[in-house]
Amino acid sequence: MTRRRSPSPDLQNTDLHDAVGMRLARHDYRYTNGRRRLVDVIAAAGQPVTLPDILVAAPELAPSSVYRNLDVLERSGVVDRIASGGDHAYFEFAEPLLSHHHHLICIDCGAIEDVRLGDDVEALVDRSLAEAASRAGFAPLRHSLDLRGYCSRCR
Amino acid sequence: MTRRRSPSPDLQNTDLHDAVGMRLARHDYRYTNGRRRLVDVIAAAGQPVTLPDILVAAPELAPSSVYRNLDVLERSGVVDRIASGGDHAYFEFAEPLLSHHHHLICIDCGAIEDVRLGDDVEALVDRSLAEAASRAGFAPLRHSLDLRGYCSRCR
DNA sequence: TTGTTGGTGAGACTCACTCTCATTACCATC
DNA sequence: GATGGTAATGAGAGTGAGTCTCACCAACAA
Repeated sequence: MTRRRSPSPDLQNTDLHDAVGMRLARHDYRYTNGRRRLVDVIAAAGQPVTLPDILVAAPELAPSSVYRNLDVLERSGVVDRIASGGDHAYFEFAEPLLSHHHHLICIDCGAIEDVRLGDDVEALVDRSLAEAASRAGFAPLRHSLDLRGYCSRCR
Repeated sequence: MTRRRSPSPDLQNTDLHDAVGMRLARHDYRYTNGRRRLVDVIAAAGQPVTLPDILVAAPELAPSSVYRNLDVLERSGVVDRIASGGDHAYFEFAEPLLSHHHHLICIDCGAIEDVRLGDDVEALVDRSLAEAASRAGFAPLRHSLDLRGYCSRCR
């Protein structure tokens, strides 16, 4: 399944760039051409991407700059890093730019696909995790719920 | 909180070794002294451990053998690898040897703590993930639910 | 004893990622 | 437009977690 998805259900590309620019500015980072290109690549992919994915889509970008800019975007809350356990980390837009969702992770090929669950499930999960966290003296920020198994190509 | 936990609520150490030995035998692996020592270290830790943790607890083990044997234990279903996103992977006993649970992951120091949720939450999560997976043609194996935030020491 | 098979451990190797540093782009002030 | 300060860039070196290789060892069967 290679269906494309816009980076957010209700953000046009100019709005996306505006939102990214504001987040960067809030952290005193500039929104340079290289960073704009990076955001375009992630948006066009429509799914979590690795560094090689990015370099294939935009060979003109220098790997060291992409690593550095992914770090900048992550610090600014634009992008989330997903540790899949495979060779490369995956990157996708962070929560406010992309609606809350979870991942189907293929343990064979490492592919990651997004899924969304019902509000009732999310609420129940949040409530019971909050209880468990408070018992452990843990200050919760966000939960991540992954389903590991075999994707349609590898099953 | 450094409370110790037995590797399973109802497994004594001899039972643990029996169970591990059976799983290894099922995959035609031997249960050697080095592997037994490794299982002892993971059991004694009572929480997910990294390779450096293991080498501190058992300096007589060769790093390359520990890596190899962790791989063998993972293939045999004795141990699960947790990709925390930090420098090192974490290892703990796999599901049948350790009851189903989830993780509180500190985004500051990387510490991982186990938590257990109610059966009703687990059932609801499983059901809605199964629905989402079947829509995507994905064959589910297991879900993992992590809560990221700050542990009691780092908050 | 001998052959076979699997395990061990030291160290070389791989490669994802980070760091360094000289250069360049941007922006504000003069 | 010139000047100076600061951030960003890109090429390449460096780092280090994890893997691979290979000579040797241990257990077992014939």
